[in-house]
Amino acid sequence: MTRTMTVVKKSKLSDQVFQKLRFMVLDNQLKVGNYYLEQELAEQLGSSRTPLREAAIRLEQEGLLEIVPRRGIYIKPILAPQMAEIYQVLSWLETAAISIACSKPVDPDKIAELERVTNNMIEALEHDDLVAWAENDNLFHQILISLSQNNELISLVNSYWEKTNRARMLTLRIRKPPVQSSQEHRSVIEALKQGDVETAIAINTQHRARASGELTNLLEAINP
Amino acid sequence: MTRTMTVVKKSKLSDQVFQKLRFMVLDNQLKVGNYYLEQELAEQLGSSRTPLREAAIRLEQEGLLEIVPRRGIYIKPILAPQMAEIYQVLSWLETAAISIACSKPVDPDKIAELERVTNNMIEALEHDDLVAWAENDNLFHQILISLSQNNELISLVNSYWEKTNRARMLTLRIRKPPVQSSQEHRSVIEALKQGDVETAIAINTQHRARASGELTNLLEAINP
DNA sequence: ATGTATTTTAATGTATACATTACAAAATAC
DNA sequence: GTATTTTGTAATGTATACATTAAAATACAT
Repeated sequence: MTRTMTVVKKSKLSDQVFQKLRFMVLDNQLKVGNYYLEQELAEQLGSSRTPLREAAIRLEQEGLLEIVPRRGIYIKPILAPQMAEIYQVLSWLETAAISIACSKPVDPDKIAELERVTNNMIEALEHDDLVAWAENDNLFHQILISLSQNNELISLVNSYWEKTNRARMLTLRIRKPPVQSSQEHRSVIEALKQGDVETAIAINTQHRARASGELTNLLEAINP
Repeated sequence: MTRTMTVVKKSKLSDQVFQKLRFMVLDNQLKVGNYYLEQELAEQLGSSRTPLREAAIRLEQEGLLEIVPRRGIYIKPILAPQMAEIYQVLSWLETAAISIACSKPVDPDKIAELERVTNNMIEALEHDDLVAWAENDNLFHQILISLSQNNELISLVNSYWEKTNRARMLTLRIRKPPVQSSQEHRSVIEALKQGDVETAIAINTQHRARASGELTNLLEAINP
């Protein structure tokens, strides 16, 4: 007989440390441009240096920080020019996904989902719920990419989206919610329905370019 | 006075282990689908488990292997469908790079470089020097991408190129050298010169699609 | 003989101890 | 007082010891 019991989470400590440390960087608890000692971070996160080190190595590969030989763990700044490049790459990847999506008949269920989250965005804006707005914006682009049915592309886009997320979190309070976004999403959906690749791509590219411009301006204002 | 002395490389052991281990995977010394114990690998590479572990974590993120809790380090196979996806992404990224490159006047020096390495490829083929051929093929695409002047894109393409490299190394002996490649490169150069974006993209896409097709067929033949 | 419970074992995950070394401060020479 | 050498120290990099645990092996009962 199988005993039913509470399944206690037993993820590796190094994984927990990884997620916590990651959040601390994204949440700007660890200040950009600063150095932090392994020992201190380890204690702060309730682990020894080993799991902390393993987490830091992963985050270094993600580009969030740098392990500098005798100075500590360096929190890398998000420079405006780099963020612009990242947005450009993101925009191209989405363009590719849209092209693929339009080359075959688009799944009506997916279209419905896109419409649903767009409505959610509008509603969220009306209630001044920025977090809900951001979540649905995120969802919209995830669904859009999933249309490509290329898993490699999907995870790649996700990783780039995360990179921009950091900048968005930094500037969430500063920037005014882009009311245009929902309308742009509507247009993309419309173009998808009619298989109008060119238009869908054009709108999305424009959408990204505007978002990129706004963010990089804010970043330049924040950084020296 | 500064004494001049032989500068001995003092890279971290974990870095050396990383590179060695990486090469062992790419070179198929560690067989795909097999599990290897940390202890054994560490001894084999002349280090303790700690540096080996750090190296393995990095390679896990690169997607070459997987650290499986109580079984060992698993060398991930390259599955044909995944490789097809990777090639598709690579192709799109190059398409993006070419678009950008063509949107501004192309640096004549770069064009000259492209022509040089293409000639090198032809010459290498005449001497049956597959390694030199592969090196120059690599160079061609590197230069092509560098035209985009987007560093994020450049490093991204490089990482994808490396992923395909693994499959190429596996199949280098089997496949016949694609004599068409040089001609395709020539056509891309010609299109670039005339700022003919559409043609340049079309040829490159076709080029990649063919390479992808050949490789995935071979991979399917090798794997179960 | 088969299925269940218990013990053993072997491998990872984590903590810690030790070695190494870049940087800085102090000391000495001029 | 400045420059150079020496020494000290603090932090990482590496090795190792220990804890944990999933799976295999064994024992046992039915």
